[in-house]
Amino acid sequence: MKKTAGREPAVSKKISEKKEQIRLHLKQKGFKATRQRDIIAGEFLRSGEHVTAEDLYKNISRKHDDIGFTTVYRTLKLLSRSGLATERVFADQLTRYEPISSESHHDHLICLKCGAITEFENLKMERLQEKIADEFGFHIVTHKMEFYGYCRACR
Amino acid sequence: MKKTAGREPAVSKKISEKKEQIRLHLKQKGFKATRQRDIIAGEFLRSGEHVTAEDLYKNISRKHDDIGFTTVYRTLKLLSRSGLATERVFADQLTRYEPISSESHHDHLICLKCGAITEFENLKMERLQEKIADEFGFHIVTHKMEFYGYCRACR
DNA sequence: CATATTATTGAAATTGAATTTCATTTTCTT
DNA sequence: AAGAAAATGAAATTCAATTTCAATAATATG
Ligand SMILES: [Mn+2]
Ligand SMILES: [Mn+2]
Ligand SMILES: [Zn+2]
Ligand SMILES: [Zn+2]
Repeated sequence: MKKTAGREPAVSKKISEKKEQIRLHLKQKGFKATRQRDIIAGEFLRSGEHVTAEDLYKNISRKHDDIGFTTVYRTLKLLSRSGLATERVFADQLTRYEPISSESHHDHLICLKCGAITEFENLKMERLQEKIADEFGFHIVTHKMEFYGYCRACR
Repeated sequence: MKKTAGREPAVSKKISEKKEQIRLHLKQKGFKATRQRDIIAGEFLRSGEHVTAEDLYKNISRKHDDIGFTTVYRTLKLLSRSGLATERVFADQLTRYEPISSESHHDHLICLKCGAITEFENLKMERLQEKIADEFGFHIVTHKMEFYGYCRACR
């Protein structure tokens, strides 16, 4: 008995909402809804975060050996353009994607030993950044802040 | 009359000190002092900051068409290993090098329109970063912080 | 439902920066 | 001066990212 009786878990709900958002974006831009896009978006939205196109491709191709890397790659780009994913490049220079969650902005702590990526959000920090930029007459559009070091488990 | 009579300007002094530092590093590691390394290091140390290997190669090859790109590339790596340069990768994903100045650490404001790179240092920020990391039991080794937006001239 | 139109797919090719290879040259040591 | 070891530079290689293109699938229209 694997099927969930009664109401769906919160995660599934969010995923269907997001899939709806993709469909809207596609229709609006004159693009098409395809089986591949559905599968890829579904797997991505439910996947662990910070995946590379390669990562996701490997996961998906286990079950769907007819879906090619290029389509996974292009779908991740599409999700980014649709406002459902962000591209991130950390020190290893690989492009990673993460679903955009309602909890908008966050930055990252990256462990040099185990590779764990921890997310954080700090309002004081964001304010201080604005203040610094102001001093230079600089208007911030985006920022990148990453800490590299050793996580609790690794140090 | 281009030659400076009397004492040398501060910049030149620093450069000769740095060149001495390279020579020490080379000898210590059993490496050799070459004409190319001398020219490349000299040009780099006196160059504008945040240059790519390609940038520096183009500058140098105007006067020295016998110095190849590979050697420029390798010398920048060598300078980095010797503690005289740092590698930086901004949003365009190109590896840039900057001389390490006595004023150690700084972060960057990068203009999305004109590409200007402004440096800043903020002690309060650094302290806050440590504080945030502490909350996660994380020990910071390095960090990356960049603001992307519009500089005073461009906005 | 058939067909036309247009976008999508996926394998393969291309790009471009970074890095390595290797034959030749240069430096440094005896 | 001769030998040992490292450096040089052109060319080759790597590898993720991106593009190309012929075949296929999705939608719109009648
Ligand atoms: Mn994240
Ligand atoms: Mn700098
Ligand atoms: Zn760790
Ligand atoms: Zn500007």
